[in-house]
Amino acid sequence: MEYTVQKLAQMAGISTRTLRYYDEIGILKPARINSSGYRIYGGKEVNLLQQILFYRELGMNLDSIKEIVTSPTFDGAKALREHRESLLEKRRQLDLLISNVDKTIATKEGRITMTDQEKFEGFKQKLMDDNEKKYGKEIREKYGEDAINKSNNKIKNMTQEQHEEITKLSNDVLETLYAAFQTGDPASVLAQKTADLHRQFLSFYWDHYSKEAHATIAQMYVDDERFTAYYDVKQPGAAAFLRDAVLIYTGMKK
Amino acid sequence: MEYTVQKLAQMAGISTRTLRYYDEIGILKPARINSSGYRIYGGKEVNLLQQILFYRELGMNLDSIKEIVTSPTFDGAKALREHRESLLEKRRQLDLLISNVDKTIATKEGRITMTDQEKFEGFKQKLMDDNEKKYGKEIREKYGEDAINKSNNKIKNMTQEQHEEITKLSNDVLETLYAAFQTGDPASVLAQKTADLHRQFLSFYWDHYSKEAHATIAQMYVDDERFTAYYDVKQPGAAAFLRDAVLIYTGMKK
DNA sequence: ATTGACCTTGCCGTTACGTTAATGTGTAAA
DNA sequence: TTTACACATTAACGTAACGGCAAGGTCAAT
Repeated sequence: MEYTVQKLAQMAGISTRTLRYYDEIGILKPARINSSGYRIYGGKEVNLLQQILFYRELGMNLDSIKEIVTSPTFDGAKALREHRESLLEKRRQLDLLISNVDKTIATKEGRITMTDQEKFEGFKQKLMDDNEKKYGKEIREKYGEDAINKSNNKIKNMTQEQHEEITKLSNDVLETLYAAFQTGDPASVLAQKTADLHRQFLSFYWDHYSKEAHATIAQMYVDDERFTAYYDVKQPGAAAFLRDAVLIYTGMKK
Repeated sequence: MEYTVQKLAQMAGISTRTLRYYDEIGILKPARINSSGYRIYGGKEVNLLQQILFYRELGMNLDSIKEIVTSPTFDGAKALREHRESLLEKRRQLDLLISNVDKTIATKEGRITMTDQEKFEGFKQKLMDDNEKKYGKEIREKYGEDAINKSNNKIKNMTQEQHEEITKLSNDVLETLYAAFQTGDPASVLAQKTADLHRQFLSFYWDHYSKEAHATIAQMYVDDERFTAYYDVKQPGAAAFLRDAVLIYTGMKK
């Protein structure tokens, strides 16, 4: 397949100016120039452009990208795996930011307080991540297993605390569910309280809460006999009632 | 609390130049200027800077940010909620990119083939998202519920498919677990296969898999009697065996 | 032959700062 | 009190990665 600037630009979702610029700085040269001076790109260039855009999306500057893709020892597969890692790291960074936003919203609602320091945690984490990338190996070689153990202990401790909260929450869900079931109305305040407790419960297992997923799980409680059994154990029909409450809670039904 | 440029910059993880620039373009003016001409920032400015950095992190240009934060009708809480939404969207975009990378790696390994078009899916989605943001409301007003219903059906269908896969997976986990249990060795190939199936199972519930979380859940299977009961129903000790297999699988134990 | 959608090479403009220079300020130690 | 040094200021030029012209050549169809 051969492409002119416009064809390739359109396909890649970039401007023709960008392609000319990439030619200019020598990061992506056309396969050939035709008799009228037009740039003609081939399949090889398509792949290279894809690589370039990958790295660009990462926020990598074109100079660095150039080094990578023009390197004689360029290992495409390895670069991709590294790229993938970076993307995952970027997502972790995003997650941190999101949790920071959540925290800030909670602060606005007066539920918690944040120090001036804490207000920038999400952003500073990024810097720390960069440091980790640069010096991580050195640090690990210096301090050995110490840091790793510390981190593991932290996870252990969190798990301990979380486990207690989870146990308490799951009991609360059941208790509230049975009480709400008596009202017979999944839109009742108590039923909605149940749905909210259930959301909190799920939030321990999910990295990210979404209404759709919540509604899906609630439906699954009715479809999957294992879950139905758990909620219906004391009160037949409780699972379906919880589903209805959650569907209303998530706005999937009214 | 009062801060000089350096203090604030350090706390926020930005340069003093940035703070002066933000003063210059009128996006963040210090609370006051002291007798020596030094910029002095207060708590109000700290909050504003936090907002600004939030939006900046989003890739929003400073002009737009300025409009938002200096608007007389500026609703901080609303802005934050919108910001949260944008972050979630950005994460979805990231996920698309990651799946694109995965696909490309698979292509390199010769497992699947991608057309030139497909190679840019991840990037073009971004453009479509931008269009959606710009024209989404208009489209929805024009085409009404149609699009929404389509989307909902998609979710429903996915749920249907997913449910079948989840059911199959959870059965596979149990079967493989009991077979592996006979070997008595949580490091055995079969036990590791079980752990991998379990990972796949969890991946349906989690947006993002992490080894730590996987190990934590496995430990919980032993700590929480409800889960223990589920795995031990046919084979006492199976939950503990699964935990050990997962701990090895995740590299938390050897 | 003309139209209109392509293509080309300049070249200046923009954003969000980095960097450097030249200079003043606050305070702790000699 | 002087010295040192980290801190502050404005001014101005540099940069990355293009966007957006202008001025002109090319190609296919009418």
